[in-house]
Amino acid sequence: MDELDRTILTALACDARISWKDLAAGAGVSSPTIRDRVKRLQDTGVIQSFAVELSPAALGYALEAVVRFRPLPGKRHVLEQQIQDTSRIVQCDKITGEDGFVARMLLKDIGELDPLLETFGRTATTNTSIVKSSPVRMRLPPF
Amino acid sequence: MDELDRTILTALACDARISWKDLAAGAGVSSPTIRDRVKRLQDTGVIQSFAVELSPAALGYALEAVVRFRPLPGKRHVLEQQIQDTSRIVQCDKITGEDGFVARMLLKDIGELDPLLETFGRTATTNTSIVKSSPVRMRLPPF
DNA sequence: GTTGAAAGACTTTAATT
DNA sequence: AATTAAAGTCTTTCAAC
Repeated sequence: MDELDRTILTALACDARISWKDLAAGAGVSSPTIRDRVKRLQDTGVIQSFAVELSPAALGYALEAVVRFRPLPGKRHVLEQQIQDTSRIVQCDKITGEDGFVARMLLKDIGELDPLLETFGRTATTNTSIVKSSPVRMRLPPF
Repeated sequence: MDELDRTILTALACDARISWKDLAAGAGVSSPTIRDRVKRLQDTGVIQSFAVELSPAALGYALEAVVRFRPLPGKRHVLEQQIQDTSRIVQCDKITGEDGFVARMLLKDIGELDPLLETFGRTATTNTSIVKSSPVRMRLPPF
């Protein structure tokens, strides 16, 4: 990880589909160099993937909720599976503490909340917060 | 949003740098069609960006924490600003309920936790959980 | 809205420093 | 590890359906 790698990652963070040629021009090196560096960043695992970011709102998900799940006795594994099988849950971490899982859930409207939570009624108790805004809407690790 | 759009988004979700030509071959249409559809998905806001996903671990961040922040009286705005200014916080939502913010924080090691939290000592009380695993490590909204 | 074909642009390879 | 140049491949434009 040198200055050139950081320049490359910065450019890719803005537009992951930028051409090697444009990236090369911006960084002041040749395109084969860019290509080699990117390949190396992928091989070393720094770059995990080139992803597309979709807008939940544009797809009709007007609301996001943060839900903490506390598994009922003996239901820890079942809960984890059910969370993975719930496509409206787009992110979930297993965490230390009383609550076993914290998840991000997408909703078309507030009327969807209760039915969705009730599907977890036999596996967990839940604590739900509605997302009012996202002061930091996903950024890259410092590099 | 028809079947072709969904095919395109699915392919881009796997590899956002796939060529229009390969995408076209997979979808059974021509490359200009793919190009037009992607442009339209961007113009309508469904595609927010083409992003690169980095591995926190590969960059030396061995730990992730989920931190809930409860602002001290009158410190709500200051807290929000401080959160945005903290580069180790890579995601943060302002939520309903007693805790005003929930954030994801990157740490090189556990020794970094206390010093980092103490920088918030005058603006908020905090409740921290360590991420043990990520059953759902970020996926796209259903489409 | 989609296609095919041609011109132009980009990527990749391989030889070189 | 980086560069140049050439061959190969992809993208874009545009006339046509």
